[in-house]
Amino acid sequence: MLAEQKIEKQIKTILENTIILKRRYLDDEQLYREEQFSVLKEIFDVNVRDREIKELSSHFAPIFRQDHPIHLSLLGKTGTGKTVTMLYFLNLMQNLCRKSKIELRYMHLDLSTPKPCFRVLNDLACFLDAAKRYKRGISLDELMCRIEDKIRDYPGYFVLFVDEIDHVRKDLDSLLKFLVKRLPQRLSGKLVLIFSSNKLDWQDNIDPRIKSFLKINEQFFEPYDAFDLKTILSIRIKKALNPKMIQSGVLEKIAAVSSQNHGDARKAVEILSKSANIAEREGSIITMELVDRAMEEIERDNFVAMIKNSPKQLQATLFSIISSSLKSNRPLYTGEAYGTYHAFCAKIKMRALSQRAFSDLISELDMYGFIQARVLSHGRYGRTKQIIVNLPRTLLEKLKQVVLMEFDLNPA
DNA sequence: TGTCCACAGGAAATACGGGGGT
DNA sequence: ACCCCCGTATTTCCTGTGGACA
Repeated sequence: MLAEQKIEKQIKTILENTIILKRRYLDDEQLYREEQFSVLKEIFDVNVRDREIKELSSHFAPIFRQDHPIHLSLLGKTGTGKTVTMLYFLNLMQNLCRKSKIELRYMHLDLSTPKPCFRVLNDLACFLDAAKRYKRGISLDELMCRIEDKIRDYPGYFVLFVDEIDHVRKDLDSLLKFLVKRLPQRLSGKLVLIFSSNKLDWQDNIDPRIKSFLKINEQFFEPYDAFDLKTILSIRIKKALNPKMIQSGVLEKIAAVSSQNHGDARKAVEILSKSANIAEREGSIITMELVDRAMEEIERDNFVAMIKNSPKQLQATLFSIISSSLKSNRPLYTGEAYGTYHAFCAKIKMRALSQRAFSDLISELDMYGFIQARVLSHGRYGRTKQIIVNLPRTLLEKLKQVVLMEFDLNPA
């Protein structure tokens, strides 16, 4: 056989056995806006999130009567499609408005990482080209004025979509006061605010004076059920994968597990993506068993990535807790843990924090799910947090290793 | 019934760093 | 060069507390 033909044949078999055809379609962040919208269009075309879209439409209908829709609050857990649905909807709205010669602009403020009020305003100003990125050193008022100047003369509807509003770490009140009370008064156009949050009670801690001003509609996003997830996943499979390489039932399994655990579409796609990666690496097709492994691997990677990106003090805290809990095999208490932490700090020549601060670090680790900590009273033997480490031993060892590497130490 | 342990966790103070305005 | 402003991290100080024990 000629070399040319051989190569041709080899390439052909490789292509036939490839699992991932278009990797980009497994990760939203690698898609262009248009591609994202085209995926969304397919999803929404088959009646997923139908109810929500309908309600959004009726909420925004007043625009076509030159009326002013009131503000909107999107509620629902992460991965239930608040952001994508809203963006998709706003995009459609803009097209519709263009046809009807109505001026409409929208802007998406993404707070998926927590930010203080200052950052939020700064980001907004950047979007509007009203200011450059400051780290600090400029007053809040100055930022607000610049923002106002930029949009004061805009005649149409200005829709501001503040995503994950509860992530405003400090001074949510000032931000809302600006958005709700001050900004609308100084604009010639009409301002429509949209907030999204996964906390149902995000409005509870607002200053009542602002709250009374804030006329707001609520829109719930239920977690996806297995059926929805199945359609969402199958669209991704169609776009990205070679269907011959997927064992039957895999799709159903991912959908079922995801709907039970969280109803989070993003995570479901992530599981699919990870499974495909493992399968490709091992030259097998995607099987049920691979899905299980993918889920474990995702969880492990999450923990490792989380601790890698954490401050040194948190890493040291985790290390101390893991070490002493691996040794003793019984619950740990704050005092003891602080002791080992103190010793560890001495060893790596890092300044140890006060116990007060250490206690907060423990709570933080609990929030991230590394440990379980709860206050427990032992009567006259005091009240303290009980710390339980409840992760697989292999993962704990891995985490220890990671921390040591962060501190440039050999596992000795 | 009161005591008292070993902390929890809130509030305010302090330290620090870095950028803008002048 | 200087001062002021702001955000973050941490400390200091503090009051609160469930329940075993005497």
